[in-house]
Amino acid sequence: MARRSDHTREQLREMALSQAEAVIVRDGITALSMRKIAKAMGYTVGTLYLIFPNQDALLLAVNLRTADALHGHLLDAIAAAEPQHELRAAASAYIDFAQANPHRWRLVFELNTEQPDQAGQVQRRVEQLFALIESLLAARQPKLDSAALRQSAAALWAGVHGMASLHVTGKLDWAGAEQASGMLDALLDGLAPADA
Amino acid sequence: MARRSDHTREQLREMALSQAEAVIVRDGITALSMRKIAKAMGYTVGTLYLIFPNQDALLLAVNLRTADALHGHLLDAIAAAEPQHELRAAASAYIDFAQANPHRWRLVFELNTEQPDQAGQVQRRVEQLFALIESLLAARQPKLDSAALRQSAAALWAGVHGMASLHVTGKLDWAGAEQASGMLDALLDGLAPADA
DNA sequence: TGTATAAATTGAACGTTGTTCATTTTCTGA
DNA sequence: TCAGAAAATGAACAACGTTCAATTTATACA
Repeated sequence: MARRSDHTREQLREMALSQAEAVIVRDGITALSMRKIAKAMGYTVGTLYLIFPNQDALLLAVNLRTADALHGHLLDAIAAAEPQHELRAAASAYIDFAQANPHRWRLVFELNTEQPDQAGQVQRRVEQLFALIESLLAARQPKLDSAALRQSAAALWAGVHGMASLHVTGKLDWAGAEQASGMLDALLDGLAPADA
Repeated sequence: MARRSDHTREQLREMALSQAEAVIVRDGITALSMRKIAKAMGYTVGTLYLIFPNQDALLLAVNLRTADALHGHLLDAIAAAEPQHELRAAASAYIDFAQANPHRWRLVFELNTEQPDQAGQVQRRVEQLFALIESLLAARQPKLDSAALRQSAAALWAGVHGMASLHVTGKLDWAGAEQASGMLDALLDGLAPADA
């Protein structure tokens, strides 16, 4: 074995992350192991530790990619929406993403780690998401001062996130799209009425 | 060793659960192990498996107690509040509980298990929480029909839960009680105005 | 009181996990 | 060609959840 230049470090990293994602998507985090990832890459465990200092760092890297994908999903949805429906589109996209990628999405919010540097990167992306919601709300409600805006945006985001979270963990079911839609309407009508 | 009647099965169960809770409260779920629980009880691993079929069932039992404690905490808060502030008191108590018991609270919503019977019991308690919110909202907004009520209650609960969840996982910080209070106000004013 | 039977408890054993690192294999450049 | 560096391996370790034959203790009957 041991072909020194079969893959660059960057390629190994990419392979590790995508194989980890594949396992997580298919069977969830509990089914993931360092050995399984290495095997799927065609390498041995030891090699994984040349790329990532530990499993935590690997999962954090997976989370960075998930957070970026979520962010991109929101941007796409916003771009495709008419101006007056941007906020609604973003909220809907957030829930869609969670529903479509439950295991990866949960990992972003449920992984608790002790490595401040990498965790900070995830944190920064989450803050970007929040800033995005806040800017959409600001555009819709120019009268609000910045403190009120932050509070409304936080309440709004918490609501959307809570729906996604409760649904994905099986704590709040809804039957059919129109029920989810109704919940979102209630939230958005209450917190971001169209004309304010 | 092996004193047959040192403790009844029920006592053993109680000891196991409270020791498990103690570990979870102190160091989180990742620090918990069956051997550690057994040691804290003054018994051996094997004994734990006479009481619980597996770790999952034990954690589910811990979650049942946590859910009951949360429910009780809400009832207390509601009982202590004036009628027009009951909903607000319940929401605040929900967040308080999560903040005061982060590890136990997270376990309730993050544990994913494969044993439908016990999981159903947790589910039932979560539904009780939801019904409680819904009844408070119904009292405040008698005009709403039942479909609109369900949607508003779901949006409201999702919002409160989302605040608690994001805060406890370090994704949404707030400095000082008045900021949390402002977020809650935004949510409640929007979804459950006092006079409707 | 003595003893057989049942109940309670143990702890060694198994497979799997994350992690480490001495050893081996492969490449490179002089 | 071959010595040194780089890359990759896989055995080893401690800890995990789980099982279950073996041991210890209590009970019931003579």
